[in-house]
Amino acid sequence: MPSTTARAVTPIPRTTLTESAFEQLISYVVKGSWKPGDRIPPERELCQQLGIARTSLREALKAMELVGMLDSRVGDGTFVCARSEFLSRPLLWAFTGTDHAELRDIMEARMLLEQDLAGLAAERATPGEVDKIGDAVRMMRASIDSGVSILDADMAFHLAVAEGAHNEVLRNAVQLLRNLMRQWIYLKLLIPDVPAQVLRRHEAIYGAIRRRDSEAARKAMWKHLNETAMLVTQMVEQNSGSKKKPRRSKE
Amino acid sequence: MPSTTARAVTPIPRTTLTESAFEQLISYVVKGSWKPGDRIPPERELCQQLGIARTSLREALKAMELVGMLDSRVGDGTFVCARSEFLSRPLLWAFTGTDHAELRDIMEARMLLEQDLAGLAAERATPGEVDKIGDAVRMMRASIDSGVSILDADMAFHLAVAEGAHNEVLRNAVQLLRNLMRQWIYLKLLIPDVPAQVLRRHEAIYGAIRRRDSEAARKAMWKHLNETAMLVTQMVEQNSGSKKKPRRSKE
DNA sequence: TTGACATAGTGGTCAGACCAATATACCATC
DNA sequence: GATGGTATATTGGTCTGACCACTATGTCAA
Repeated sequence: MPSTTARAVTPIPRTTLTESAFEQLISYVVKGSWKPGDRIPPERELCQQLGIARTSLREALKAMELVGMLDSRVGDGTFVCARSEFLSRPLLWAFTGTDHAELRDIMEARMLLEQDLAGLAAERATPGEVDKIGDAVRMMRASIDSGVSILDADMAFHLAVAEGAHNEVLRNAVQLLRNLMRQWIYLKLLIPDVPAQVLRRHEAIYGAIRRRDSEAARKAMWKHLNETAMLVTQMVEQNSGSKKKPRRSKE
Repeated sequence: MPSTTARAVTPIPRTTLTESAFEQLISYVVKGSWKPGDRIPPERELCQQLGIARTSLREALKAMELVGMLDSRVGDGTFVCARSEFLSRPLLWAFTGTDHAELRDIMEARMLLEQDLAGLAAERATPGEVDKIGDAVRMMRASIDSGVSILDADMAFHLAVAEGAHNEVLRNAVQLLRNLMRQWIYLKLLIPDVPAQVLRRHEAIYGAIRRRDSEAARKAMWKHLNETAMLVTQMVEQNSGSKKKPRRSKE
């Protein structure tokens, strides 16, 4: 695009009806108008409400379904999924298994974001929210004692910390990153001794948050997720038998 | 679902043509048959190859487009995106799906992310990348001296820092956040004396990165963006004349 | 060289028809 | 009351064909 000598001009944005519908429908989900478990209006009704053809609407709905936000059932309707389902479809995290640099970037991004969230939670969480973090810790202890998977308790803990940070944008972002890593998190928690270690890390994070010690919360969360990253890296390498590639400094 | 007394039965999996097509097309991308920049076959041809109706294919293609894997251009064709784009769209949902406290959350998220990026750039940027950051600082000095907008130089600086951090996920995320704030950044830079101040802040960040002082880079970036957040908050309040709302502690 | 015009190709949108699956209601039989 | 069968309405799934909107490319005239 040649530069003009006068005033710079900006391209006119193009969009499609499908994309507009997609964005509008997503905002219903993310903003909470449509809650997990809700049944959204039938296609024939929704396309009239939106003033577009049913085909265009289906394109948007199908996209939302394929990324895990919606679940459509013939004869019944279309339902909103839990947030933990978004982006957690096996197909989508096929990427994280094939490009190790990408997986590392995701893990690192998650470490940085969750560290920030832990620090903010220590500063901002209400007493009720701190209790909720504690509940998740106790839930994990109970899960370990009764021999069931700690996956749900793990999710609940991280979510409660993110809630306590009072930043919707970061909370949503880190949730998506977690969802992308869902397979790896699941596999990690199957390793003997890992659940007990995870519990200890969560206890340390919870303790720092309760004491309102932001820096300690950050450090504890970083330590926890760094261990996760190392375990996942090992799993990935065992999976692919590939050589360890230098990560930093492109030169 | 009542349990049977005999042998447990498993549900018969249901699928749709759209989902099958989605899976097959994604595997072309994942496995590298379709590389970034490649133009995939036209819809009318591809639907024949797959043996499905064009509408069903479009649903799959649209989904891939909306998660950032494909880019379709009317009259031209549909192209495979760079890998680094794949997470951009989903992150955008996280960033834009929130309501009234949105701008503040976005600004804070940006501060936290860019702080992290500055710290990482100090550790990881190649000499060439450090030079590029310096170029952006010199570009801004030249823009101020010749009285033109520093918008481009501002963008170039932040982008160069993000590049030096070597984390694609965070780089994408911060680009998206900057885009969301584009209007406010533009208005901020119109305020007298702000460009000179921005230049000083950029110089401090650049200096810290050049010295490889990660902590100083973080602090300098935080200071810079905190000032931005305050200016933008003032602008927002002047715009709306609204009362300042308590931000923290939901109780 | 530039501008105008025509054409072909590609994605975007729509409408309508029909199919497949499910939920629900009702009835008969044991 | 429980089970099975049938009918109906509803919902999502698929297909077809038509047409529109935009872009790339080629040709021709000034």
